Amino acid sequence: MIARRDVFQAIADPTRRAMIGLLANKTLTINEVADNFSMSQPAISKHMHILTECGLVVMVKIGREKHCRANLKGLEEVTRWAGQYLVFWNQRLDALEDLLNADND
Amino acid sequence: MIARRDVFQAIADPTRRAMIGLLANKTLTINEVADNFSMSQPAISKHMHILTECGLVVMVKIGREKHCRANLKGLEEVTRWAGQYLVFWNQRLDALEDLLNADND
DNA sequence: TGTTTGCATAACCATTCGGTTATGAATTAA
DNA sequence: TTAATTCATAACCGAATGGTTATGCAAACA
Repeated sequence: MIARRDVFQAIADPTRRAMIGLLANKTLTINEVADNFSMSQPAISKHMHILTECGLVVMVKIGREKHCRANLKGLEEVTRWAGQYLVFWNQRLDALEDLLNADND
Repeated sequence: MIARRDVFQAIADPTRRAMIGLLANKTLTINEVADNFSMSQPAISKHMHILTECGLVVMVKIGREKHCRANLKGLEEVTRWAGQYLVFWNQRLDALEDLLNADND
């Protein structure tokens, strides 16, 4: 599965983040997804297409319906990237706290 | 500190992610940041401005120099958002694995 | 004091983005 | 077989994005 789209760019849009939230624990058709947003069906289709391009959503065509489910393993890249800096950052905060505590002793 | 810019949108650009990597453990001036990229100084300034708008970078003016340091606490929002789904996702994978193991018994 | 340095701002440009309406193809229902 | 449903695609639009060059201002240096 080759991600033709940067996952960071895919989740930059709040509508697409909401779509991921919707599909996290259930499979919905395109129309069912669209019911949750106040925008046209083609706009929904475009957003969903972008989510499939980076692998966060997988679509299975059944008859004339397209069933969409999330494939959230791709979010690991995001947590890994942000997480490394966050760990580092909290260590620095811890070090500062230690320093302050040492001063109090 | 009010974030006037969505942090997800700020980190969508790979150049800005690289800038965060640069500034994670050291303070650099705008020019020192610019030395690490092959684009014009105004382009660098714009990117850095966007990073300050969402609070991921703080700048202190000293004389004619502008010293930039990262403030990575804002990445918590990212890890929290992606993390919730990832935990959920791994639980589903674990459940699947348990199911497969049960079949093998 | 004149000149260089560090950075921002303005003006511009091409491309992408996020939306729309109109339409068409395929599948299902009547 | 005709009509309705599901979705994609095309064409279009305004605004935002990511870059450029030119320029100006303030601070530091000679």
